[in-house]
Amino acid sequence: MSLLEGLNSKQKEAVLCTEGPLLILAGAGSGKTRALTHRIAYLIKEKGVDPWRILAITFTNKAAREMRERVDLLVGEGAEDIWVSTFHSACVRILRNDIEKLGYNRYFTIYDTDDQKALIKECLKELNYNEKNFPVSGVLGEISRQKDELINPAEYEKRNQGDYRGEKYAKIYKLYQKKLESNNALDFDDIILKTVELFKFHPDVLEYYQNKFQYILVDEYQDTNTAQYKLVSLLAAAHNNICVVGDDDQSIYGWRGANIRNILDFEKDFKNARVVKLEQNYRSTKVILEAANSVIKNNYGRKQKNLWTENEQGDLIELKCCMDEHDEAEYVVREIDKQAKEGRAYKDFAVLYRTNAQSRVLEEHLVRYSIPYRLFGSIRFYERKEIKDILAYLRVILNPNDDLSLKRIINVPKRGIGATTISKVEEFAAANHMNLYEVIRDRETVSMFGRAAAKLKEFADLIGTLQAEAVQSKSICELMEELLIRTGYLKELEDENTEEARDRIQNIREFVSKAADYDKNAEEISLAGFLEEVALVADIDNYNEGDNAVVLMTLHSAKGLEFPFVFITGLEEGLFPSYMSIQSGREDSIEEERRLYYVGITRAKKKLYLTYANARSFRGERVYYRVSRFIEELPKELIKQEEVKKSSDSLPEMRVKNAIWQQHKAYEAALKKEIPAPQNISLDFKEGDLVKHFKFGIGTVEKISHAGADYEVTVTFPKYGQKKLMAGLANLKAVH
DNA sequence: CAGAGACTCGAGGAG
DNA sequence: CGAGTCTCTG
Repeated sequence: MSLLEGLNSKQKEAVLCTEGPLLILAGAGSGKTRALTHRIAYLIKEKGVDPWRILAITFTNKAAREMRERVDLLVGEGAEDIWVSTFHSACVRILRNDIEKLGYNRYFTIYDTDDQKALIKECLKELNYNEKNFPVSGVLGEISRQKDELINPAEYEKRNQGDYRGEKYAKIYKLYQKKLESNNALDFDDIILKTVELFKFHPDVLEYYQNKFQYILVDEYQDTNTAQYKLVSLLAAAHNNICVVGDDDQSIYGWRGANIRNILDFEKDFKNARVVKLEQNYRSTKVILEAANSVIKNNYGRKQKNLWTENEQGDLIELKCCMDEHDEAEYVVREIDKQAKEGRAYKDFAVLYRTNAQSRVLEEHLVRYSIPYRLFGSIRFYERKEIKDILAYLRVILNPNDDLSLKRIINVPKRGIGATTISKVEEFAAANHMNLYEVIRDRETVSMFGRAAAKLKEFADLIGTLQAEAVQSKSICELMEELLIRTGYLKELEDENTEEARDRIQNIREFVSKAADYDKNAEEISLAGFLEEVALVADIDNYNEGDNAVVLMTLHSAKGLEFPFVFITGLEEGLFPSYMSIQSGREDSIEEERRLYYVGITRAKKKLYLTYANARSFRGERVYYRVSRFIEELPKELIKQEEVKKSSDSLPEMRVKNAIWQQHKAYEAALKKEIPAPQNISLDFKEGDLVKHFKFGIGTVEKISHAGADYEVTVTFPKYGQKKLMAGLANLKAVH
């Protein structure tokens, strides 16, 4: 029984218990991947299960790749037939086969967040709703939440009847969905939602997959949302062999619909479920683990779990108070530099933060010290303008119904098709229930656009040519080279000859080489396959443990990873926990922040560093913060504070007090409204009085209002009319 | 129609 | 501070 060798008794239990529902509660660093891979190997090798009858769902493509590799090592050949993928890739694979049953065609486009926002803007414009009252990101969030909960536009409308705002939201949601359909496009949420719909309305399809997948495994179960839960339960209903792995203490995606109840209620949802707890930690030192345990016990409603380890005690946690973000970055980088000089590898260090915006200063300092680093998560490669442009061409080639992408490139590079022309074409298309490409492709309809007709026709021909090219070319790489030439995209950039343009060309080159990689590795080369891969790849999927570089990423991205040395930076009230979670006033949203903290702490194997700054730049100005409550939740005896320097020593107490962003805003507003102007400006006149100005002469004071540290005085002068003057500058004298 | 410059407003986390 | 939008001019 070599497969059970080296596993602890709980892990063995998780491997052997193959039939029926099983919940593996796996604490951080408890060897769950090991248990999972051995379980799969056991199914194949010992139980004779066909690999293609196993579905394993992971959180990232990277995890999927690793799982497949490790199973391959255990069973020899055969792992390639297991479906190991993320929820999204699995669903896209299913939809490619049967989405026609739902009225889409199989060449559908997958829209990213930017595309979604653009589409919502169109909806708002069409419905004549103000972006002020309906902020795009808010609308997007609302729609996304509905989709995560499997609520379609009709249902949403029903639920919001009589609610003024709700009814408007319903209208937007409805139109948004209609547009997606007419563009033959799915957003991320649709990928899951449409698969569930497919299963619901076409039981034959469901039955096929139910029969196929005899064993189902879901990793990171605490982060599944309602739609994903539904999907899994539908698939598992036939064989009931469902094994989920998760840790309720690491549930950090509530904001994108993850439903922590899924894991808490597993035993209720699946009758006769067994539960195995993996509580021995193999990753961290006792100090780190104790810190993690003390932090997380401040949360309520958890599944009881107690992580322990046989590892060494380890170093104390290093806590450092910094002046500002530069000081903080300097400390972090200097510490890394010091250790690197002692022979420690760069890749042993991870610097984690709450928000992506924090990465820039860290980068600056790493560059200054010539320390190699890998930054994850800021702007995704595929979100760059030039890449999205090329992508838009590829999307239109494959799916000419994609009006959104077509509009993006119809005049890129410039070919004299302006906004007016485009809206005319759009109008015509809408009136005749046509897609834009249909309108411009048809000789008869296109000729109605006067002078612009020739240019539109030329563009339609270009797309036509590229489509033919796509059919002929053997590789995506080849198609892309052709596209770059024929569209003139490359030439335009070359002619520009600026630093920025060269940068863009560089990015495009990288994109082409990614296509070449795809050509080389794909089982079957297809444009659809390439676009799908691009749409579903996560930044973190490109993380390569081999690169000797310091890792910079958000706490969210760090989930599932481990590093010998971990820095958690920006431990300030309002930053971590975020001010959004504080001001929401809901305890569960602070608890989610705490879980995120827990995730961060448990990434560390050997040593943990915590830092916070008294001040930080925000929107170009200095904002003052108070130390995070999360620091106080750590037992004092685990901490070693560097240079015990009272945080408030160097700063007036009053400034430190106004810590969180929200308060800062209120403070700003108060400055403007109530706080009297500084003593050095005092006015000896009031509204209605006469004043004298050195140039405008004598006038009547209409209004006096506060403007920051000064007064704004509105005065009407007989000769010059009404003027708004700053009292501090205008030197107004009262006339008695 | 295109480009430059002024202007406003707003920041969380991710596939 | 910086992205995105608006407005003006050639």
